[in-house]
Amino acid sequence: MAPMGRPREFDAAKALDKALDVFWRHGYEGASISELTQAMGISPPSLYAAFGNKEKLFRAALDRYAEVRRQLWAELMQAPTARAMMEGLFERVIQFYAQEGNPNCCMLVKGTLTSGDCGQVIADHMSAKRAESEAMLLERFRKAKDEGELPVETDPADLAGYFMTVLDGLSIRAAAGAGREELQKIAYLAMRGWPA
Amino acid sequence: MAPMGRPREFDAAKALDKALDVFWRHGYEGASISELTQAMGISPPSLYAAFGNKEKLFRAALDRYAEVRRQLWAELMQAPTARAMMEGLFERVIQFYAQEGNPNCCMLVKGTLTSGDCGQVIADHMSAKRAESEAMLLERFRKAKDEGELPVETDPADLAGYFMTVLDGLSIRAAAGAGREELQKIAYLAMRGWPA
DNA sequence: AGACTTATATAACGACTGCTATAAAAATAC
DNA sequence: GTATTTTTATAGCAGTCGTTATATAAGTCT
Repeated sequence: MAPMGRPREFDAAKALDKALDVFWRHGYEGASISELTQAMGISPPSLYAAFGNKEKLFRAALDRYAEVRRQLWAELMQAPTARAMMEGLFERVIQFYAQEGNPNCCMLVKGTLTSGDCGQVIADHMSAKRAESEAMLLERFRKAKDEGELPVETDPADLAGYFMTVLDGLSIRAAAGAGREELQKIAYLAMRGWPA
Repeated sequence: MAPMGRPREFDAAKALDKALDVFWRHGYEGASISELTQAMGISPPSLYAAFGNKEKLFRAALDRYAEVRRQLWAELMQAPTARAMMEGLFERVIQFYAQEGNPNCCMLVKGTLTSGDCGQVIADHMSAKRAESEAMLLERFRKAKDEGELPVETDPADLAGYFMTVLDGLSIRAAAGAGREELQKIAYLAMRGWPA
C-alpha cells in the first residue's frame, strides 16, 4: 500500500550511502550540508525531512558504516585459527586502505579525532562502534585461548587492544600516504607480537 | 635599538604557544580565528600583522610543536640501548596522553586526518614533520644494528615504521578515552615484536 | 472533481567564517 | 613640536555554515 502524499523521488538507502562516503572522507565537521546534498542528489529540505538534521544523518551513516564493517569482520572471524584470522584481517584492511579511490582511513578513527567538539552524543556513538569491533576480536581470542591456541597466561582483552591499536595506526599511516607494501611490512612485524 | 613605530604589546612566542594549544586540541579547521585570538589575548589585526594568516600561523605552531617534540625525543634517544630508548619513549608518550588537561593525542596524527581538505601545503608540512620523527627512530635503530643490538636480518626502516604506527595507534586510543594502564599494556605487547 | 497529505525546489534566515578598512594610540625621527 | 611608522581595537566586509519558511508539484482519500 502506497502511503498518502507525494512519494519521495530518491532512494533513502542509496542517499545514505552517498552521505556516508562524504562523511568518511571529510569527517563530521568537514562535511558541509551543500556537499552532502550534492552527493546525495537531493535538496536540503529533502535531507532534513528524511534524516532530521546533520547530526542524525551522521549517526545514521555511522550505523551503516558499522554494519557493513561488522558483516565483513564476521566473515573473517571464521578463519580456522585466531592467528590466520588476524593475518586475514590485516590483509583485507590494508588492501582497502591502499586501493586508489577509497577513503584511506577508518571512519571511526577519523571520527574520534574530528568529532571531539561536535557534542558528546557523537563521541559516545563513536566509542560504542569502536567497542563493538574490539569485542569481536576479544571473543575470537577468548575462543582461541579456550581451544589452546593461545597460552593460558595470555590476556585476550590486552591482545585485542593491541591489535586494534595497530589497526588504528595503520589507518593513520595510510592517510599519511603509505603504500601497500609498507603497510604489509608493518603488519608482519605486528604479528611478531603474537603470543608464543 | 628599539624599532620605530608603536611597540607590540604581546609576546609573539607566548602567543604562538597559545595558538599551538588551540590547534592541537581542535585541529586546523576546528580552530577559529576568534578562539585563537581569545586564547592568544590579542585582536585579529594583531594576529594577521604578526603571523600573516591562519595557514601561516598554523605552520608556525606546527614548527613549534615539532621543535619541542624533537628536543624531547633527542634526549630519549640517548638511552644506552635502542630497546631501553623505545620503552622510555612509550612511557613518556603515555604519561603525556594520560595526563589530565593535556591534549590526548599527537598533533601530527590529528593534523594528518583533519587537514586533508585544507590544501596540499599543510598536508606536506605535516608529512615532513612526521618523517623527521621517524628518521630519528631509524637512525637510532641503524646505530643499534651496527652495534650488534639488533640482528643483521632486521630492517631498521621497517622497525621504525612499526613503532611509529603503534605510537600513532596509541594516540588514537588515548583520544578515544583509554587510561594509562590500558595504554601501558598495549605498549608492553608492542615491545614483544622486538627482534630477538 | 475537490480536500488532504507529503515531497520538492527556491530563497532566505541568523550566526559564524577568515579577513581587513578605518581610525585612534604609542613609539621614534627630525 | 611635527611628521612618520607601527600597533591597536572597533566595526564590518563578502562568503559559508546549518537550517527553515514559502510556495508549488504529485500523489492518496472521499
